[in-house]
Amino acid sequence: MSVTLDSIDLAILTQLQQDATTSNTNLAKKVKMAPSAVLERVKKLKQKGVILEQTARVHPEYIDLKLLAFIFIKSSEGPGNISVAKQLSKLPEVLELHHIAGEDCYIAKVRARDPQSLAQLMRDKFSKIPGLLSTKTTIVLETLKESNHLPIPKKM
Amino acid sequence: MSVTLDSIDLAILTQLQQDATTSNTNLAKKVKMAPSAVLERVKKLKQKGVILEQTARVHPEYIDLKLLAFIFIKSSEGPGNISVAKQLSKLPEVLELHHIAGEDCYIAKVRARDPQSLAQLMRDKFSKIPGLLSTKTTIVLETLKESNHLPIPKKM
DNA sequence: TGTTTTGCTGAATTAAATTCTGGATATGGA
DNA sequence: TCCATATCCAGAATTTAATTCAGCAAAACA
Repeated sequence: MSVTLDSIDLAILTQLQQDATTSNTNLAKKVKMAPSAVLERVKKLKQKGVILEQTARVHPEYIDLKLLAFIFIKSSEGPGNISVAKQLSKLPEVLELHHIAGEDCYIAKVRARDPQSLAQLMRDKFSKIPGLLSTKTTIVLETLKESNHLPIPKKM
Repeated sequence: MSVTLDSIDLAILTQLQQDATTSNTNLAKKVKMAPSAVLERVKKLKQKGVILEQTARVHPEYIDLKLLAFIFIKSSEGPGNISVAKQLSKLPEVLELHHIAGEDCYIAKVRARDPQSLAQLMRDKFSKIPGLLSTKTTIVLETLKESNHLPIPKKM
C-alpha cells in the first residue's frame, strides 16, 4: 500500500499535530473542503499509520515525575537478538528506546520520581534483564524544549 | 496556584493521554460523572498546564524524516546564559533540548531527512550559533519505543 | 472506450459539545 | 459558630459538530 500525501493531507497533519482537538468542521474550513471529505481523509491517515495516535501531553511534574534521564545501555546480544530491548520496552518508565550506532547499544529516555526512584528502577528492573551488561546515566537538569511536532512541509 | 489532582483527574488524564479524541460523553461515562462536570475539569486541567497540549503524533517516515539523531552539544556559556539554547530551540528539526549534568552541556533530539540533511543542518545552522563549541552526534539505527505516555498513578 | 475505483459535495440524521440554572458541599473569615 | 463565598456537580436546554449516505465527477485501469 503506497502512502502518498498531497498538500491537503499535509495541511491536515500540520493542524492536527498542532491541536488534535480541532473540530472536523474547522479543519474543513481551513482546507476548503466539505467536512465529510475531511473526515474521510483523517480516517485514512489514521488507518494508514500516518497519524500514529492522538494524545494529550501531560506535564510530568504534576504527576510527580520530576526526574528525566537518558540512559545508555550495553547488551551482550548479537545483531538480530533484541530480547533486552523487548524487556526494556515493557517498562512504563522507559518512554523511548532507540538502538544506536556506536559502542553503546541503546539509548533510553526514562522518567522517574526522583534520583532514588531511578536507582530503584535500575536495581529492581534493569539488573534483572539477562544480557544487559552496563548502563551509563545522564541526568537532565532542565528541559528547554520537548516536542513531538515534526516540521511538516507544505508540499512534498 | 496549587495544583492538586484527585483520582478522577488522574483517570481523565490517563484516558486522554491514551486517546485525546475520546468524547467528553465517553469520558463522563468512564469516570461516572455528568458530561458538563468532566468538561469543566478538562478545561481546568488545560488551563492549569497539567495538560500541555493535545497533539497528533505523525509518523516521521511518511513526511520523509528518516533520520533520528541525538546530539551532545558543548557551549562556552556560563551558568545563567542560555542564548545557545535559545537559538537551538528555535530550529524545528530540534525536537527536544535538555540541559544535562556532566561535561556536555546539552542533549538535542533531532530529526532530518537523511545524513546529508543533518550535515547540512549542522553546517548551516548549528555552526552559526555563537558560543556553540562542539557537537557529538549519535545516530539512531532503529527506534524500538517512542512514546510520551507517562505512567500515571491511579491516586496520588 | 467502457468499467471501476476514488474522492468529493451537500443534505439528513445522529450524537456530542456547550451553556446555564440550581443545589450541595466545602472553605474561610469574623 | 455562623454567615458569606467559592467549588463542584447534576441535569436540562440549546447550539454545534460528527457521521452517514446518496449521487456525481474525474481519474485510473483494463
